[in-house]
Amino acid sequence: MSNQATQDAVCCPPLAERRVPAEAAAVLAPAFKALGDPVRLQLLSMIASAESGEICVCDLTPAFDLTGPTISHHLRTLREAGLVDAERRGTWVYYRARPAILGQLAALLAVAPAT
Amino acid sequence: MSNQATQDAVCCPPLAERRVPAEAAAVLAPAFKALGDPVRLQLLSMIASAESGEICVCDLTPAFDLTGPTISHHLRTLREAGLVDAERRGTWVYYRARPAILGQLAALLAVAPAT
DNA sequence: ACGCTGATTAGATAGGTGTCAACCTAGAGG
DNA sequence: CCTCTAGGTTGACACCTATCTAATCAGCGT
Repeated sequence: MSNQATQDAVCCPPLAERRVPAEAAAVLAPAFKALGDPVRLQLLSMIASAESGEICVCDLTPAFDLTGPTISHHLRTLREAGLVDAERRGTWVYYRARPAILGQLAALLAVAPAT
Repeated sequence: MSNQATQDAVCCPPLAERRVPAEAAAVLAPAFKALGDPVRLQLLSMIASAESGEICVCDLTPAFDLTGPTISHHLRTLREAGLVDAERRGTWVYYRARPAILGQLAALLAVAPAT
């Protein structure tokens, strides 16, 4: 819930370069946790790869054999992990990715530093 | 348990470039899930950043306020996710990271494709 | 104001997860 | 063979989570 704020502060020392301190781990783990579900991984991918940079929930829901509320729940998890943003426009709600955080996570996992 | 095998097959189309198919998501999500715990994130970091490329469990356990079995359980999770390898040498057990998988996950999250 | 459609929230439930204490296994060394 | 130490396994417990149905909220058109 308050992750979204805190996360931006932590930054990108590759995990294999020096030990991730407990505080950073506590902040970063929830983001990975949010990615740790196949449905959410696909949702995030659909959102992040949307041509216009955003995608309507109404385009996400029918892509799964799950009920609306369940998709909504997963989207909320992604939101609370700070991975996506939602905006209501009229009847529909649009989601867009937060590339900064994705980049941070990628940097954390990077095996060969960008030297 | 059989992840370790399957994972090597899947590869690295950045999540934001094209939609991650359900099958790939099902294979990759468990790896992220394994990273979704602060203790495991730190464990992996300690293992991956070990100078000699490997580290003894006896050096990992005292770094946390957790019992041996709990650390053992987390290490097993990391092992089953294919993120680390364990080898017993005499009395001690050494863990080392599997950089290939880390790289794969990093590539998946990469926001700007390596074009 | 009413009803329709899209999306979220609430409540319920089955199954998963983190942790510990207790126990077991594998080597090393007498 | 016995014992000591390092790790792992088991079983139990509290908590969290993925999913559903039912109810609720938010706009749009009549």
